[in-house]
Amino acid sequence: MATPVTEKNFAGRNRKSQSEFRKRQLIDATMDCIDKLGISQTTLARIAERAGLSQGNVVFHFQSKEALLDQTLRYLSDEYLSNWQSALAAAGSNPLAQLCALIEASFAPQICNRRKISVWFAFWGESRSRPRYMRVCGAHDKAFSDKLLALCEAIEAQHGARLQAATAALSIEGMIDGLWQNFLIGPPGFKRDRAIRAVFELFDTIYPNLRRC
Amino acid sequence: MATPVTEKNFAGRNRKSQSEFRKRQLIDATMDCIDKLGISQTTLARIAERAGLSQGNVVFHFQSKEALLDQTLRYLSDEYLSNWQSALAAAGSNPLAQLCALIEASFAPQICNRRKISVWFAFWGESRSRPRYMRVCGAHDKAFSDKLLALCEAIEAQHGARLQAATAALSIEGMIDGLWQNFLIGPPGFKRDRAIRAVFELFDTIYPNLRRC
DNA sequence: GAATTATGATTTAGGATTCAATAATTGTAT
DNA sequence: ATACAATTATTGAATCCTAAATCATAATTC
Repeated sequence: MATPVTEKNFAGRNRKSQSEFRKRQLIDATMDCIDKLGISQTTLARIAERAGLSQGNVVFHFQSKEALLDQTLRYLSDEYLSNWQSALAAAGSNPLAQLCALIEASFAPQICNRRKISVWFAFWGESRSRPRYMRVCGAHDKAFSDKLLALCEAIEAQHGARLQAATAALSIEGMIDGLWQNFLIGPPGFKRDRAIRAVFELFDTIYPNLRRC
Repeated sequence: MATPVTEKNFAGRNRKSQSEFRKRQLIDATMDCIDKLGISQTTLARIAERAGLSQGNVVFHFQSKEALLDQTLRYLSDEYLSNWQSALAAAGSNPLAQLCALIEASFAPQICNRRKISVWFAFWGESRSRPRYMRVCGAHDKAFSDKLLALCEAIEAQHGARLQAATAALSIEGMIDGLWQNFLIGPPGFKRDRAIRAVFELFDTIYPNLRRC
């Protein structure tokens, strides 16, 4: 915190990256606030304070609070998307390996932690009243669901399954989402490893004898 | 709305039930607001307007906005609790029937609809910042989880299972929670029947050949 | 020296809470 | 029953507070 502007500790050196750095910093502070204070008590003053900047500067970079919140959600959403998509790309072309990669990626520490999940829930809670939020959330979710369904269909076609693809996809995705919720409102001791293991046990039940990677 | 006090259209006749009626009415208006406007734009003025009462009257019945929100969450939570507990009581003593009842109850229209789910998410989004919310949410959730686990253990002991009880309970509960989320941010066409069917298909996969009720 | 980045005080709006005044209901004494 | 007091509901305006947005000003980078 309290990062003076004059110091040369920015990402790059030129102004464009300096501005990017500030925006990132403010988005981070916004997530901190939403997590710690809830969206109803997240104010520009508190965001500014947490970022160690002035209130006016926040408006300078984002024009309005509304825009800052939009960008924060977009940041979260992009991070989520690129997380599973890069995991998918790294997994090769085997549907089985891809599905495993997708499951594991869903619980990556970078995206699956109390702080980020708390922010997701805050936005979801507001989504009915703000179509823009809904659109952003809906888009990322649909891409993920579609991919998951395609993989379940491919695996079923190749190896068979105890559950038809549509239901398998629904149950796997549902379980992932439900476990995410556990991190936020479940018992404090709940760990990522436990979650991943549980989903893979479901996986093994749906697709028996397909050794997972 | 705009229900004049003088009319005799209250639940009972005496003041106690009149007061109860008003509180319920205001809690309802609060849920409407949270659903339609989000918790960050839910104000006493708007709640009062929606209920057809004056702003001062809201404070008279609930002392403060904070207390009103508390009571709203408690109302939701109680409704949720009594919903699954009465379904359980109606299902008899057979663990299998009880588990089926629990699953179906989770998607009862009274508690599983976009409006109520939206309000749940709003509170969950604020839960990190308000220990009181967390306690209320946590309590209801724990009772449900515990019961679910106990049932899975009983069924496993009696009939066997493809998934160990702890994981089975986690996956069933996870799937229920995840499907709830679908109603809020998933595709608009998602229906309760589809959700129930999906969970029962998972059920059949975990507990094969146990014809469901 | 011009454009950009930053500040903090000021303005403006809106929202929670308080309050005085009034109406309705209930309780009590006659 | 009837009048009268006490309690409970209800209102709308006043108050106090907080928060977003604006702006004049300054610092910095190029």
